[in-house]
Amino acid sequence: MTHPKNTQTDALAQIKRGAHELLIEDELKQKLSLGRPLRVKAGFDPTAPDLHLGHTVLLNKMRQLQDLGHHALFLIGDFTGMIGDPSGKNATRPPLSREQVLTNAQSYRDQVFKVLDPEKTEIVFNSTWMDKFSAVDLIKLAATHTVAQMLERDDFSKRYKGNQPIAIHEFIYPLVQGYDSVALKADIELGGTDQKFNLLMGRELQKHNGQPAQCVLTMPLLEGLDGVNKMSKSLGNYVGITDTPQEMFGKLMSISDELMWRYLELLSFRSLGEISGWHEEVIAGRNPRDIKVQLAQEIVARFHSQKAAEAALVEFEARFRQGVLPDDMPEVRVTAPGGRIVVTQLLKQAGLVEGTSEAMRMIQQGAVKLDGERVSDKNTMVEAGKVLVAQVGKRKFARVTVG
RNA sequence: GGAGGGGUGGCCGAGCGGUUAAAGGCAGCAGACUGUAAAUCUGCCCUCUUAUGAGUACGAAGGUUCGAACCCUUCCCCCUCCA
Repeated sequence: MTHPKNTQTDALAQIKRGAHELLIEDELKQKLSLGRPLRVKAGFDPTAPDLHLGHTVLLNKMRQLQDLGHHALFLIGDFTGMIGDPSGKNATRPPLSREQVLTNAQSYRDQVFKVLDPEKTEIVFNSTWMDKFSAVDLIKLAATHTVAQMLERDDFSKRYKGNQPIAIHEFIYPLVQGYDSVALKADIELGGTDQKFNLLMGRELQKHNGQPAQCVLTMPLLEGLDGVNKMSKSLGNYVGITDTPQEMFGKLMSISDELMWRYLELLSFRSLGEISGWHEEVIAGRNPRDIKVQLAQEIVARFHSQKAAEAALVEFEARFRQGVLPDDMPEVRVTAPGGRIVVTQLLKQAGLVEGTSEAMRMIQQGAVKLDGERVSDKNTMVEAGKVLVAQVGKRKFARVTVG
């Protein structure tokens, strides 16, 4: 982690590094000169406490602010979670129970403190103040903005122009998120670039309530493993921070060369100078894979340990360069009712394929191996009592006991 | 409230009475080639305890037909314009 420098200019430069946009720079300078820890707000969804590297872009920045002496407000949007950030896809969601919210919050703690400093982090829930909101309060809040203003939001305007439905309650989301800044007296709010509208809403509402407006710092959205869509769990293109060292390493090694630079920029703590040096080396002929190894190791070390990172590399090389089987494959037991079992069912029971149909397809395509032997006949039987290594494709393995 | 348009497989999008499990594209998966990269080529791509078989499927429910995603009725949902 970076160490705080005392001069304000340095602080500002650090804050801006990697950021997409800072609004308004002069205001931030002023806030920094107040000489007190600033209240740094960032909001998170109450569901899906499975953080991935995409989220850490923001968390890294938060941590950096903490290292500069500021106070982090980790906001869990359990009230706004009922609405779901407008995207057209998620309609109103059922409220989570108090217990679920607390469970999820704990899960956040477990994950987030791998990056954030617990001493300088306050976890807050927006239901704390929103549950006390009356219908009148809500109408007053809604009265602060016009439909035309709402339609300025990129997402809304796109849907409006594209004849896609926009539900009225979706307008409430940005309003409440903005109000959260009022409730928290936030000095600065962090968010993804897609959050700009909501973040600015916070400024508006703070001014409306006689508070100094928060500064807004947007961070770029990290592309997922596909290099195209933003990293998200639902798209399956993510690296979870609770992934095993092997998974993490493997996923990072599979990204495209182009994407690797992006990841280095947003996820690595290495200096920009070092990264651009690598870039030149690659142009001069160095194999980009070597750089990717550096990246993968740094990330694994951050969320696991240096040792785990080294082990992941060793295994990776063994597995893919020398074709050695992984030594951490899941052990599964499969039942053979008639004393023997067909491969298709074996694979299905072992969880290596989704269903019988997929098993058949995989066999047909030559993707299935039992103890290293390619299986070409889908009617191949395996006797009970056997223990063997089943493999589907290059990445799925299991040590199967037929019982 | 009135008029019109529309709801097809993960997404986009053809089909408008019978070789339609449903063209084509995208995404995805597998194989080859590699650096588990990209690009490229090939194949797969609803499900099923074992498949030249069965069952589901074109917003929902009924109906007309030997036969419907395609025709009719009702309902649900979305969009546009008018009020």
